[in-house]
Parts: sequence; C-alpha cells; structure tokens
Amino acid sequence: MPRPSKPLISRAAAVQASIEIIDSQGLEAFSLPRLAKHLGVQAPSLYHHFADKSEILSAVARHIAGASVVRPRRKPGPDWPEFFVALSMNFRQAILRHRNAAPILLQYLPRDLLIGTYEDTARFLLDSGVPTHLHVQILDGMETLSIGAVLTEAMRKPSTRATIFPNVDPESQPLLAEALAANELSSKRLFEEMIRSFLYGVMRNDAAAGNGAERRNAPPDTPAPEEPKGPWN
Amino acid sequence: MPRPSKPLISRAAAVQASIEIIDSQGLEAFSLPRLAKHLGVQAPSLYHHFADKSEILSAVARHIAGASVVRPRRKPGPDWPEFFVALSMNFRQAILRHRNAAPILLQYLPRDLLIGTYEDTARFLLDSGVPTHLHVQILDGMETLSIGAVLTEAMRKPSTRATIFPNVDPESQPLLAEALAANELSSKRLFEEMIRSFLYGVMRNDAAAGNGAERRNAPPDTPAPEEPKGPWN
DNA sequence: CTCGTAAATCTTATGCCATTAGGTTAAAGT
DNA sequence: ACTTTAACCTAATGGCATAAGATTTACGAG
Repeated sequence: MPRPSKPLISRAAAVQASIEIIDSQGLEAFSLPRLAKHLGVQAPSLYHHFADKSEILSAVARHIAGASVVRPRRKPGPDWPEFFVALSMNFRQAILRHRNAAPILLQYLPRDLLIGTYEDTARFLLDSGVPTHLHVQILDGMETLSIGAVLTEAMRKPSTRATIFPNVDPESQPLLAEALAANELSSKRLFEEMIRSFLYGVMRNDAAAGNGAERRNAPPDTPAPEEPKGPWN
Repeated sequence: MPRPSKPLISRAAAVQASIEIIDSQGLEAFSLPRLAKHLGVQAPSLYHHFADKSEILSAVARHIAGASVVRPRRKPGPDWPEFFVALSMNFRQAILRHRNAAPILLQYLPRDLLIGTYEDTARFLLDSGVPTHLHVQILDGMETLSIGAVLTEAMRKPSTRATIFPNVDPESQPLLAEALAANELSSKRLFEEMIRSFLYGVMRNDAAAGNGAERRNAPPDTPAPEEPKGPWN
C-alpha cells in the first residue's frame, strides 16, 4: 500500500504514540518496530518523517518539556520567589507525568526552549528589584536545580518512592532515623522548600547589606578547596 | 583456549576497561563485543563474571560515584555549610571526570552508597547545632541538588560548555545579555554558590527566630499552587 | 597421585534492532 | 497528460545482547 490518500504518519502522531509506549511499557520497550506497529505502519516508513531514532526522541523531549512552559501569572514584587516556586512545580508536574522518559530528557532536553523565556524572566526580576548581578545565579540555578531534582526524583524506583530514604535501620542509624521522624515534608514539599531555600539563600548577601543594589558579591567568607584531586583510579 | 591458568577477566579489569572506552569513545561506543576486545576475550565470556550488561554498567556507576565519597575533614561548627560545599565539589569533580557516563549514573546511581554516609553526616549536623527537623531537608536537598546539577552540567555539549547560556542575542534579549555581562561567576563557582545559597536558605527560618531549636517550620508564607494541572496533551 | 567437579573460556546460534537500498503507487504540480 | 515527488512498502545488512552447549584446565578430596 504505497502512497495513501492521506498520510498514515505525522510527526505529531508519532510523538504521541511514542509517549504512550514509553509511559505504559517503559523506555526499554520503545523501538521503531514497536512504534510503527502502533501507527499501523512498517518501521522503515518512519524514516520519511524523521532522520533517525534520536530525532524522534528529541521531539518527544520537546513535547514533554514544552508542556511545562506555562508561566504562572504573578506580579513582580517582594514575593517574587513564589513565581519561581510555582514555575518549578509546574515543571516538576509535567516531567513526572512521564517519568519513564526521564533519561531522554537528560540527553535531549532542549536548552533553548527554557532559555527562550529567560528574557521575560530577567525583566520580572528587574521589576521585582532584584539586582542584576544576581540574575544569572538565579536563572542558572533554577534551571539546574529544577531539571536535576526532577530527573533524579523521576528515576526513583517505585518500591522506594514512598519513603524519603530507603532502608534506614534504626539500630545502626539512630540519628538518621530520628531525623526522618522529625521530618514533616513529603517529597513534593521537600522539592518546593528546596527551591525556596535556594532563592532566599541567593538573596542573603544583599539582604544583609540593607538591600543595596550597588554591592557586588565579594568572594564568600570561605573559598576553601579541599581534597586535592588525588589520582582518580 | 578454555580455562587459562590465570583468569583473563576480572570484574575490576572489566570495569576499568569499560570506563576507558566510555571516556574516550563515548557511551554509544560501549558494547560487550567492544569491551571484550579490549580485554582480549570473546563477548560471551563476560557472562561468567556479570549477569548481564546492566550489571556491568551498575558496577561502573558504583566505581565512579564511589571515588567521590571522600569526606572532607572539617570540625563541626557554625561554618558547617562549608563541609557540604566541599563535599559537593568533590562529588562534582569525580563525576565530571567521566562526564560521558552521566546517563549511566542517572540510571544506576547506587543510592545506598550515599545514604550509607548519612548517619555520620547527621551527627555532624547535630554537633554543629543544626536542629533535627532540618536534617532531612538538608540531606535530601544536598543529594538531589548535587546529583542533578552535576548530571545536567555533564551533559552540556562541548560547544556550549564555555558559556553559561548559549546563543543569547543582545538585540532581542537585552536584559539577559546584561545579566550575563554582570555575572562574575564561572560554571564551577555558580555550582558552589548554588550549594551555599541552598544551605543558608534552609536556615533562614530558624535564623530569623533567633536560632531557637524549638521552632517547627510552620507552613510557608505562601502555599500557592498555580496552573491547575490542565489536560496534559 | 588420581579423579571428579567446577571454573573460565570458547564457538555457534537466535532474535531484536537501527538503518539502507530500492521498488511501487498515487498525489500534486506543470 | 506527463513528470516529479511524497509516502509507503519489502528485502537486506550488520551490530547487538544474550542463550546453549562444548572444551579444557585448575583444584580439592580421597
């Protein structure tokens, strides 16, 4: 059956089907023959729409990450950190919906997709009174932190997903057990608090200097390298 | 040539050779036939020492991550955050030495390897006067943050590795360009500052309350969910 | 010293996969 | 009406992970 009236394959449909396979059967189950079967088509036909497998995976990553670029609507102001908290939580949700795809995202995450929104974000920071010399720290930190935290969370095995730390023995690890007992936060809240902590932490220097905009961040109290890189073998 | 006087393969040698291949030729170049050739042996022979390929990769992950569990020697005290900063930098160094293996680490990172050291770390926090109810936040946060940040950094393409944000157009993105110009930190220092910011940020509540140990962390000023999970498609 | 067992390698084979080459037909443009 | 090109197909190639089973040797028990 060559050249049907209406194409049997579209990039969108292929991406959609790929995500369904990955979600329901895991990343290892994803292969071109399997995807093709899902689309009622033969595997090599996919090469008419994608250069190779990696291009499909790349499109999948774009689709998943793209769904998370819904910017919370918030006015600039002193509680600007909450904008980023909300943004991160959106991102986290979007990724966790397709946690099986996490390795794909690590490899193919379209950095430009995020960076494309940074100009607006910089404006938001500026309007909120955050000094310019902190913008890169905040933007880069948020990116790194969100992606990294979400990906590692996505990779947690289902069995140990409920507990924060698996296999803690109260006998040999009494302090750790006590710490866990004293903890009140779920994984989700831990993530949220982590973002918040980072953002408030970034502001610590300038806050101490009376919120003055002119104070450049001097080298921190302790530069302190440690453990001089010994032979790595 | 069956059953030689001295075994031709050892787990250690196999792991070592695997890392060399991955470092020099990339993760995609790693296959059992290739590894076998490196060891002067036939591919199926590897199954006498490992159950399957994933067991090899798991051992590789252990080896790489294990090299980073060198704990900085620091006394407990008010500058306890610097212990964690040094620890993270060690970890970062160890991983970045084998950045091609980053995807492996995401998949096989032995969580217990890190958690095994948490009891000591909890003791350290306690001796430094950090309240117990923050320990989990700190331990989990440090783990998440270090792993995530390092893995995403490791995945950066060589071409864009030098710049913090690639492809910033001063015309269309003036604020972002300005922010980059105002930034004084290298990638390494950004990482370092990120860790520090997080740790100081975690302390913000208790510090404000006069370092009192009894103050449980009340729900933060703004719980604020946002973007109510719309249909994800 | 001998002999059985188990260790460490081999060869061969299977089935899946990504990808290439080249054929076939229908749609679309001239 | 004719050419081009889009969109599928079948068939083939070479790599891979892994299984099955053969072979030879080291080693420990008697």
